[in-house]
Amino acid sequence: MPRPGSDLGSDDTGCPILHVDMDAFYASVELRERPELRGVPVIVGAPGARGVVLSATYEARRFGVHSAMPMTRARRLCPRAVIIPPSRGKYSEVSRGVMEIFHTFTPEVEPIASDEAFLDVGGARKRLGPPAAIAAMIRERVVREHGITCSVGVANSKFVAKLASQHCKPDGLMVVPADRVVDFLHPLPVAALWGVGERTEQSLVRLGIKTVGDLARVPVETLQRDLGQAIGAHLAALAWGRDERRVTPNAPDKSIGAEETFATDVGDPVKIRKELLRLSERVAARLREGAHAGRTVSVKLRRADFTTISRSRTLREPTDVARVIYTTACDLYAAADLDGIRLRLVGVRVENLRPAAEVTRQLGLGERETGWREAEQAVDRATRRFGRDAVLPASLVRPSFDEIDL
DNA sequence: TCTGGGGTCCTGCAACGT
DNA sequence: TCTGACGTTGCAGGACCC
Repeated sequence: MPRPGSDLGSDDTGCPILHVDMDAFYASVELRERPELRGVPVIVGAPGARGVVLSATYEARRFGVHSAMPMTRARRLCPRAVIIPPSRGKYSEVSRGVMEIFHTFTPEVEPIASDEAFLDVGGARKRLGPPAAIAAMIRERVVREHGITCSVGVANSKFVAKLASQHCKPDGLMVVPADRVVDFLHPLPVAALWGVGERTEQSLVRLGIKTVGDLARVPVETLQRDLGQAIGAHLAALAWGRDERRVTPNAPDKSIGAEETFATDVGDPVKIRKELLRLSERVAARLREGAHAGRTVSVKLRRADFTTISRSRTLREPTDVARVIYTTACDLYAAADLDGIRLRLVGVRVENLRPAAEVTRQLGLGERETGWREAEQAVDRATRRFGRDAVLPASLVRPSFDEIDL
């Protein structure tokens, strides 16, 4: 059956950008090991009361299930769906393998999630052929080597390539010729645009804007007045297919964080600080693993009613030390004056990242040196050798002293 | 209906230095 | 010395993405 938009033709001249997107990634990975579930609605998501859908097969989507939907709702919509708890390690492994395939075609690969990436194949044309042919080869190799399908959009910009891959899902390939971009874009609903979520869509609908074509006809000043300078200008450009963003491999990390939703809301400050410690340890380990240090520590605190506050503090020196992150996080929690308020989520994030090597050089000039950094690096070595829980702060070892009934 | 966890980016405001 | 304009930085909140 021809897909909508398939009458655009297949001229890929001037279309060096590919957007490759795995189809129902987590669910597809699970189905490789459980082929008996093919054709059955399958949902990947944490089975607990507070989980959301991470991925759903197209059979489940037919019942209205989609990712990010609360699991309770998904189960109600599709009671006979098979629920599979996520195993992230497995997905990372497949993701690495798929990204390696992309790199055999071009070094210009920009991963944007574990299951999708932009590729600029402009430089590979002589060696491998036109972009659409490269896209077909990539699709064939992903299926052959990993047993999952993907969809590929081919266009002259990132944003149109991305829309094209969404348009031809699942297991499709779509070229949007450079001279047909506007024909492709204008009939689409405005929510299809990258950057238009629920709120912005509501604002646009209030202005009588339903399609990308409607948006294109609105003066940019009007959009900027109603949506803000940056977003207004950005959407006005996208509506005419103008997107100058290049494919940028190796974009540096800007922040690293960790957060956790409690199984039930927690009001006890001792338990909350213990969680802050666990999260600080996790964040610091990831900072050191990536050779990063960061200057700004922020905490996120979500109350039982889902209202969220964040507090941050910028330190004099960048850090990758859990002890420093933890004490700052505790100060911020104390300053937020939430003692006894029940929280459903706490998070710790470190921003303003820079290479750790710069920081250690600065410390080497004789500034303060606490010894925590060396201690935590020793823990990193033990963890690499003996596993994740080999060494833990005493307060995180269960049962902790204050929980033992003496 | 009842909302995870990892991020990026934008906006508005206040404080501060020049 | 005081004051206003302006740019920068820090902070908080929120929208959005996968």
